[in-house]
Amino acid sequence: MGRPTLADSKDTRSELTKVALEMIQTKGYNAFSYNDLAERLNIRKASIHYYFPTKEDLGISLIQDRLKAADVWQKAIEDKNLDPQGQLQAYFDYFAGLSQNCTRICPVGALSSEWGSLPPKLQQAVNALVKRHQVWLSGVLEKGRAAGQFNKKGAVEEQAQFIYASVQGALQTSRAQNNLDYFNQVAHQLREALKA
Amino acid sequence: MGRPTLADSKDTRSELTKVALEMIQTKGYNAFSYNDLAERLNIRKASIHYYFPTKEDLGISLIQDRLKAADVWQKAIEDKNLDPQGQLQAYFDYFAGLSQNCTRICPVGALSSEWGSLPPKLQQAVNALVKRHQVWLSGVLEKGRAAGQFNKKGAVEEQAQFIYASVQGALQTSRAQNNLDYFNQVAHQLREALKA
DNA sequence: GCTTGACAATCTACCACTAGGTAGGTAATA
DNA sequence: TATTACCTACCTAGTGGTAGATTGTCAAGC
Repeated sequence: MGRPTLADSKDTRSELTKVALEMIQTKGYNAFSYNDLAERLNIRKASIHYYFPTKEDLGISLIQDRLKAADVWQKAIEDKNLDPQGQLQAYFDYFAGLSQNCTRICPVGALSSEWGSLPPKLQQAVNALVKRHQVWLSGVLEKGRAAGQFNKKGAVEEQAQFIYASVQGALQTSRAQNNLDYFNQVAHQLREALKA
Repeated sequence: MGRPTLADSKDTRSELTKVALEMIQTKGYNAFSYNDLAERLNIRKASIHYYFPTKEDLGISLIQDRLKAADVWQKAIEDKNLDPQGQLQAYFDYFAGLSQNCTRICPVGALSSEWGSLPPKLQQAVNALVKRHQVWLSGVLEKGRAAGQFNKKGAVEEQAQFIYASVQGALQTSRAQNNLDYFNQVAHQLREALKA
């Protein structure tokens, strides 16, 4: 049926990315198929291959989108002129929102857990996104020290790793424990750990 | 070919559990098949159904084994008469060893990440195992306070969650970053956080 | 203004392969 | 002789992926 009839959905490609992302967050990379996506968008699965020739392409494109989204988010945070503590809190809030009542986890955490089954290029993309997060966190910690908000000694890079790992684990475990408070409690512990 | 010929392998069932566990740790629950297991053990896949009628049964049995293993481990630690700090370190060491040079993660973390694709009974089993870990950690923290080793204030249960989440996240991220030190650095941060 | 043709986005129909799972047979052991 | 631990052979339902037709849209040429 030719061109998009223009009324259906604004953008099949971005709808696909959106639904695929959701499925990775809820079920994992290996637990959804092109058929699942097709049914959700009410299209035939061959159409998905038009946008993403292989599932690997889809996965990589999806992660690259997250990279761009991280850029946008970081710039938006910059514009809010929050102090470092506020920026860290914004980071926690972002992940708390992403959790959607313990139904979803971070897509990067999901993919990391299935590491051995991921194609190398997808692994690379995930690796890069993790690094980006940690670099940003390191920057926030650095500024927070200068401002006297984080007094914990030691390499900021290692503290950034600490934050990142804890956030990922907290999202996953809060879902497995079906405990809405779990994530916030871990975030609280992290704040405390960085102060003193 | 009838009975085990008694010379092949000691115990097909436990070999199956062992290999399945390894595959969950390296690739995830949805990324291995009965065929994969069959090839590794050099048997036909129908034979696997003799021991584990469904993949769900296999998963559950596997997690219950981990529960028993946790029991054994905890009792062994008890017998070593370590102080609470030493016990916590033993906990970290256990997971550091399990990582196998950044090739494996905790099977519980792997399953937690694929949560939405797991059958409910398997979810239950995972949930119970997570709880067991956290209860044990809470106990160690309690004793550590009495001994003046952990001076951080707050509910021990929340600190136990903190430790558990961080350990899980650290294992996953260390693999995704291919960084052998990652886990130990996070463990170090945790120790520090609990002291003061 | 109408025709034409290129292109974008979708479709139907298929492929080879793998998934988990079942039925029923067979051989060694206790 | 019953049971245990395997086997061969098969089933159905999917998997990711491909080939090639189809059709709405738009821009250029007449």
